[in-house]
Amino acid sequence: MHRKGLPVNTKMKKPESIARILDAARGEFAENGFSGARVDAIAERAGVNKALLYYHVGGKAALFERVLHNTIGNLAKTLEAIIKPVADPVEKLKLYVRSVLGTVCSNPQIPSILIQELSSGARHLPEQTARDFASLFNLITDIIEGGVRAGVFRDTAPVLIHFMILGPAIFHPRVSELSERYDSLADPQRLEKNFSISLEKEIEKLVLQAVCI
Amino acid sequence: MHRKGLPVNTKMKKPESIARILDAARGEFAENGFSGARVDAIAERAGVNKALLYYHVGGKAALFERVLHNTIGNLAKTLEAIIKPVADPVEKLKLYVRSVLGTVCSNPQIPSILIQELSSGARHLPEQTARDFASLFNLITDIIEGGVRAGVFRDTAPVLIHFMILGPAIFHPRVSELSERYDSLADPQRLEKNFSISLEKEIEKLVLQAVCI
Amino acid sequence: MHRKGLPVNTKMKKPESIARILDAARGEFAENGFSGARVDAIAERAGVNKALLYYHVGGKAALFERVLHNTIGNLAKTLEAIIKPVADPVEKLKLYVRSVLGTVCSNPQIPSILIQELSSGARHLPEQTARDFASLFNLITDIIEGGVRAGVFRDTAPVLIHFMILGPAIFHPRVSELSERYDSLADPQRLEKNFSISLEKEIEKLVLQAVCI
Amino acid sequence: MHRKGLPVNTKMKKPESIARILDAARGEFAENGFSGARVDAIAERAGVNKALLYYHVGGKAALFERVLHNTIGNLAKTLEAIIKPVADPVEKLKLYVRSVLGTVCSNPQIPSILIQELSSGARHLPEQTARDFASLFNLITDIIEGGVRAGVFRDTAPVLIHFMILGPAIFHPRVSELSERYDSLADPQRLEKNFSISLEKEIEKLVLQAVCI
DNA sequence: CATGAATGAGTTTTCATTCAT
DNA sequence: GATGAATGAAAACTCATTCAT
Repeated sequence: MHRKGLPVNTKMKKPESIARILDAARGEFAENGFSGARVDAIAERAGVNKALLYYHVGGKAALFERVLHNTIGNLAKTLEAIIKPVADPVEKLKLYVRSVLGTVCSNPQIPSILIQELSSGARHLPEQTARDFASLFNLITDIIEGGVRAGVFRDTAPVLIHFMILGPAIFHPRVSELSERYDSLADPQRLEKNFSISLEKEIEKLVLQAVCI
Repeated sequence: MHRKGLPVNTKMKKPESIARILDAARGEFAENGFSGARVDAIAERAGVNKALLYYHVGGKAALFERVLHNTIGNLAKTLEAIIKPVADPVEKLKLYVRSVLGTVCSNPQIPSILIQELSSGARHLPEQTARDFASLFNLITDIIEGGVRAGVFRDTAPVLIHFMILGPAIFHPRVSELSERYDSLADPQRLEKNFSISLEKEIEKLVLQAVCI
Repeated sequence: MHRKGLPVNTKMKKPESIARILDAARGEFAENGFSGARVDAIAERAGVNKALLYYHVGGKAALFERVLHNTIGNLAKTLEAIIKPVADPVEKLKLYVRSVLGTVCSNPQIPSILIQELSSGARHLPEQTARDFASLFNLITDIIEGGVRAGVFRDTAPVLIHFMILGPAIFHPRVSELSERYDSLADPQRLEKNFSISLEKEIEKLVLQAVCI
Repeated sequence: MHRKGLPVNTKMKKPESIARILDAARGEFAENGFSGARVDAIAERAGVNKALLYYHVGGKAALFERVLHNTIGNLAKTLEAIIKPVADPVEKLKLYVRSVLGTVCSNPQIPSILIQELSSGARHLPEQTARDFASLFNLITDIIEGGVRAGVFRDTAPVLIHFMILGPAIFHPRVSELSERYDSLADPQRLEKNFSISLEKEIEKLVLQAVCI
C-alpha cells in the first residue's frame, strides 16, 4: 500500500507531509491527467490520510495548481537570469534548449501534465501557469528576435521552436517505453537507431540546424 | 452540447448511428482524455441513447479502440502508397511532413487523443494503435535512411523527426487558443508573430532545414 | 452464439419457435432464478429474436408463468390418475415417491425454479402454480391419512414427507457437481459413498422407513 | 423498508455499521438470491450510505462472501466440538439434527441463501463456503459410519440425511407462508395438520426412524 | 496535526421492453 | 411472423469532499 518503505507517518512534521503530498500529486496527475487523477490515490501515494491532504493543501484543483506552480513557477525566472547576461544569440538559444531540456528530463512529470492539459483544451489550467507560460514565450521570442537582428537566425515563429524542443523531449521517452512493451512490432535495429541516442544533444543539434542560417 | 433542435434520432439507419457515436466519441476523448471522457456525454453528443451506444459499439474501451482504429488505421497504409513511388528522399520527406500535417489538421482530435494517451503512459492504448504507430515509424525511418545513403540527409533519429512535426502541429493551435484567453498576458505584437503563420509551411521548412545537409 | 447447431431460424413455424423459447426460458430460470434470468439470454438460447419472444409469449413474467404451467400444470392430475386406482397405502406412497422423483429427475429445472421461488418468498410465483402445489399436497395428505387409518403409517405431517423427497432429490445432484468442482476438499472415499448411489431407490427406502410403522 | 424514524446513522462506530450492513445483506440475499439482491437495497436496509458499504465491506460478491462466512464459518467447528465427546451414534445423530435445525431456525436466512445458490448451480458460491460444507459432510459421514459399525444404523448415504433435515426445515416455513397467502386453495383442516406441528421434533423423529435399524 | 468513517453526486454498465420495418 | 434498432429505468460501482474525534 504505502510506497517507499518509509516509516509512514509516525507523526511527521507538516512541511514534510506537504512535500510528500505534492510529490504524490505530481506523479498522479502526470500518469492520469487532471480528470483521471484520483485524490485517494494521491493520499495513498503520499502515505497520508485523505483528510489531511484536504487540510493542508485543499481539493483536487488546489493540488493541481500547487503542483504546477511549485515546479514551473520559478523556471521562467531562473531561465531569464541565466540567459540575460549572455550576448551571443546562438549561445542564448543553446542555453534555452539545454535549460528546458534539463528541466524536462529531471522533472518529467510536469511536461506530461501540461501536455495533457493543453491537449484537452486547458480547462483546468490555473491562470498562474498561463502567466508562467507567457514568460517562457517572451524569453524565446527575445532570443529569436535578437538572432534575427544579428543576422544569424532565420525569422522563425518562436512558439514553434519551443514545441520543437518539447515535442520530442516529451514523447521520446514515452514511445521508448511503448516500443519495449510491444517490442515485437518493430525491427530491433531500427529501435536501436531511434532510442539509443543522446536525446538532449540530438534535439539541440536539430533545433540549431533548423534556426541558424 | 449542440443538441436541442436536431431531429434527435427518431429511428436512423444503423450505420449513421454508429458514425454519429464514433464522431461524438472522438470529440469527447480529444477534449477529455480517456479517463475524463464520459460515456453519457458521448451518447448525448451523438444524440443517441446511452444503451444504444453499448448495443452498437460497446463500452468506453471499445469506443476508444474503434475511434483510434477508424481514423489512423489506414493512415500508415495511405502514406506508404503515396510515398513509395517517389524516388527523391527530400520529396519523400516533404510528402511525409505534408501528409502527417494534413491528417493532423483535418483530423485534429486524433493527435490530441494520442498525445494524452502517450503522456499518461499509454495505459489505455489499444494494441492495434501501437501497431499503426510502428508502421509510421518504419516509414519515416525508411525515408531518413534513404536520404542518408543518398548523402542528402544527416543521420538523424527518425522518431525525433516525427515528433518534431507533431509537437508544434498539435500544440500550436492549443497555445493559440490559450493566448486568446489570456490575451492580456503577452505583448500583442509577439502573439502576431507567433500565431499568424502558415503552420504547415513553417514546420515543413523547419524540418527540412534540420535534416537536410 | 446460437446453441445446438440448428439451422437457427431459417423461418420456422410458430409452434416450434414457442417450444424453443419455453425450453430456453426453463433453462435460464433454473440457472438464474427469476431475477437473475435475462430475457436476452433466453432469446439467444432459443435462437430467436428478442422481439419475437415478446410477440409470442410476452415479457419475463409471462415466460415464467408459461414455463411453470407447461411443466407442472398436469403433473398433479397425472399423479392423481395414477394413484387413485391403487388401494394399498404403501403402494400409493411408493408411487407418489417414484412419480415425484421421476418428474424431478427427468425435468430437473422445474424443482430448481420452484425452490428458488419458494426460498425467496415466492414473490413471482404465479397463482396457477400455487394451485398446482395445493393439488399435490392434497394428494400426499390423502395417502398419509389413508395409511394412518389403515394402521400402517405413523401420523406424519404430509408436507414434511413431500419435502423429504424433494430436498435430497434436488440438492443431491447439485452437491454432487459441487464436490467435483472442489474435489480437493473432501475425502474421495466419502464422496464415493455419498454420490455413487441409486438416488431414487435410496430416497424411496428412507421415506418408507420414516413413515411406515 | 423500516427506516424512517431511526436516528439514521449520524456517526456510528465502525463495528456497528458493518454489523448493520451484513445484517441487511443477509436479509436481502435471503429474500432475493444473489442476482436479485440489490446493493442499494442493502444499504437502505442497513440505514447507511451505499458508498460506506463499499468502503467497509466491498461489492456484492464481497458482501455475499462475508455474510455466508460470518454465519456458517464456525458452525461446523461448533458442531464438531459438541458432537465429538458423545459416544452413542444415536445421540450423536440427534445432536446433529438438533444443532442443524437450531441453526436453521434461529438463522433462517442462511439456508434460504444457500438453497438458492445451490439450486442455481452455485455460480456465486465462495470457495470458503464450499469448505464449510465439506466439514459438515465429513461430520455427518462420521456419525453414520460410526452407527453402521455399531450395528444401530442402516448403511445410508450421509448427504441424503443432511438434506432430509434441511429440505423440510427450509421449505416448511415457506410453504406455511404460501398457504396463508392462498388460503382458499386448500382445506383448512389439512393445513392445520401440516403446519401446526413442532417442526424440529417431527424432523428429528423422521430422520431417526429412517436411519435407525 | 492526523485520521477513519461517512456521504452525495456522479459514472459505467445492464436489462426489460417497445418500435418501425 | 420475424427482426435489428432504439430506449428509459435501474443497478453496480467510484470519487471528491466533509465530519467527528
